[in-house]
Amino acid sequence: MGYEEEIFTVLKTHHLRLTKTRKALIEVFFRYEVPLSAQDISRELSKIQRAVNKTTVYRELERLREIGIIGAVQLGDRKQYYELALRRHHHHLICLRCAVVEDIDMDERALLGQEKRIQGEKHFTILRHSLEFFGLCKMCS
Amino acid sequence: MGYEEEIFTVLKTHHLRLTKTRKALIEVFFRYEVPLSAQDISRELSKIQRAVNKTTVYRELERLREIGIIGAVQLGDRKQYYELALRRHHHHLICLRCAVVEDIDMDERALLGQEKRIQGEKHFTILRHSLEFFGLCKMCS
DNA sequence: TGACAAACGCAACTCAGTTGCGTTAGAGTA
DNA sequence: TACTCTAACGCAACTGAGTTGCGTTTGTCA
Repeated sequence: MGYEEEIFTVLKTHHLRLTKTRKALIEVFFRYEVPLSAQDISRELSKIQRAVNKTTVYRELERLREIGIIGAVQLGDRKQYYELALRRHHHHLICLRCAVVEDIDMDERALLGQEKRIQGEKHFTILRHSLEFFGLCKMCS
Repeated sequence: MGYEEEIFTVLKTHHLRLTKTRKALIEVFFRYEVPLSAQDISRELSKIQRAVNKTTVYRELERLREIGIIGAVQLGDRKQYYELALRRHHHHLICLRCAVVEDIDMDERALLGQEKRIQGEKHFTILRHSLEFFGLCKMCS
């Protein structure tokens, strides 16, 4: 079963309908590998003649986040970004000059060890972490 | 030379005046160890009978950030938070239920090693990173 | 194919932060 | 101490991201 089929199964188990808008919105996430804002989604849907109201975009993003299809990412500006959650856990490089975002994979064994230590010492249950690197990309530095 | 004197020296080298508002605002950061939003600052200044216009708060926070006295922190909501930059580099535990924020120190040697590797592989100059842990605090879990 | 709830659009709103512009007040100089 | 220059400040109006209420449309299942 491919990713798309898997997602449509998840939708069904949450009693979410397979509307054209929802399908098109999820497909936008498959077409782009970088985190997308509500504005990005709106723009892309308009491009393919499937323009939707911004309320719908915000509500849909929140619903898809709730059931775990997409995850929220902060990239240092005032917008909320989202990306497919089923992708391998990764982090981001964000260029402070041109704002380009690149994914990076990391060996997280040391980080997970630290999490374990913190949970014990602080009695804090860590559910997730966010790790972003800010600096200058190849072109801007 | 104590921290406060050091800051006032930094202000002088940037030709920034030592107004009552600026002094009071910086003192708020010294009184609280947690990251503060513009609203937090406004509220605290009002409490001590030094209420200032919100435009002034935003402009002042940006100026202090520019000259490196405070640093910006994202805590997962729509607000921008700031904390004294001269404090030892640290990270945050953020409770997803009650929103309490706690500082944590970490052994970052492994993380710095990864940064070095990324810089080499991706030709990206890393200037800073942000690492936040989200979960449930002692009281909420 | 009818009914019911999910999905949707629209307009008005909230909230954090910004801009333009005129006034006030530190701080160096005479 | 008074003068001057400009940083600092306040106010009102604005922007941009995201939210809410409510009425209408549309999938889905019996």
